Amino acid sequence: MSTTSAESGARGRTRRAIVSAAATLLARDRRATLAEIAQAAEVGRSTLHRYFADRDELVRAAVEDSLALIEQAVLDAAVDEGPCVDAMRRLVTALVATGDRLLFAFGDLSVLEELPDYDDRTERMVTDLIERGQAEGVFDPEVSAGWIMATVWAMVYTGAEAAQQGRVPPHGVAAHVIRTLEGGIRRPDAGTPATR
Amino acid sequence: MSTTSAESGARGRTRRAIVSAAATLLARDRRATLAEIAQAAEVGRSTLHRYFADRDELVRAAVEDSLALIEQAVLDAAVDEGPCVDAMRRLVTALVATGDRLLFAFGDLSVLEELPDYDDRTERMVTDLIERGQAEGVFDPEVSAGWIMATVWAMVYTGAEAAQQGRVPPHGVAAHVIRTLEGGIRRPDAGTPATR
DNA sequence: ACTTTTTGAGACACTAGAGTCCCATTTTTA
DNA sequence: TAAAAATGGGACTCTAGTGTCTCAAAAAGT
Repeated sequence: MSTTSAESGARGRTRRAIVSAAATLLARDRRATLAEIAQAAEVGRSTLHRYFADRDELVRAAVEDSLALIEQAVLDAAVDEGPCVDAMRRLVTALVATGDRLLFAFGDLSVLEELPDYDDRTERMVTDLIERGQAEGVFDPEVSAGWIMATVWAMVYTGAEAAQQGRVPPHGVAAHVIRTLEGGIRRPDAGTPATR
Repeated sequence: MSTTSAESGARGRTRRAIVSAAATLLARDRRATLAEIAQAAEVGRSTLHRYFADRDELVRAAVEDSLALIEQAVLDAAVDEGPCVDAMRRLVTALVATGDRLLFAFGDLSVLEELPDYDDRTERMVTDLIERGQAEGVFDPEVSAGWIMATVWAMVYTGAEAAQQGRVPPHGVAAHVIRTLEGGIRRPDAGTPATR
């Protein structure tokens, strides 16, 4: 054992493969079998059990991992820097890019709620951004920041879903989400291309 | 037997109670047990089995019933009449009011996809409304009608969810959804109260 | 009041999926 | 190359949930 016991090359790799496969499969069908997950991870079912004692433990690990990825995406977006609108655009782009993981993490809230030590740093950052934007007058101040956040998640989720199902060209997704999120579906000011 | 065999008073009532309980429970947790559903419906488990041979049959019935309610809501909104914007507002209001059922029917798309004879009259009506609005220039014409529809469902779903969890006062929900759906989260034109 | 229908409760058999072991290989590491 | 670690496969057991059946009581209909 050269490195720390937690992430030693071999173990770490298999573990990640399992968690990743779990997130991907469970995102599509949360009733996916452990056998299916093991197969998708190209690992024996017994190996899977060696890493995760029971289903709950695996699911929890997959959720935590996905949340970590999402948090990282939010961090990368540096939402506390620059104009709020630009920050929000970076945020959306980063989130949509997490694809599978986002669909999984928010596909079944019940799993998330059972997470005792769910650290909502992510929500905190997003909330801060929204409130900053409201204070600056660029985001609707007549609704709560919570509602706007719910809207953002919903739109991002919708975009990721549409992308996964190929209903929208993968590149255009973020642009679509941003456009609709910012301006809604109305277009009373016809003739004025907004985003372009 | 005085009336048709399908809806005779007693049978019809129990059946509806079961389907309704199923939709409500499954909306909250789609892994709800048949025993739990029976209990919620205040019915013996054997009685439940008497009406629905197996779980699939019950789920299918619950989905179909929910879809029917939703379709009725859309019909009531008469989306093909009057100004598109007003029609859309009626639509959103009607959908949000279906609450549980909407959360259930769209909470797990996989169930819906397994429905062989899913008649998408509902989607048709909504699509028509959107396309009419786009033609008239009141709805964003630069994105597909499909995308707008996805947005509408997402926002309505989010609103229903927020209402169920009590994060938004029940009456205000529809207004919130409409406001954000129409105008997005941006508010560059500060000082101009849009909806009021 | 009498007949028919519907019901609830319990006993049972069955199954898919979960979780546990063991052991012969392969892979890694020293 | 030898020792140690990791793996895959298979054989099990166990359980929750499902589905079936029977029977006596309650409800509804006549």
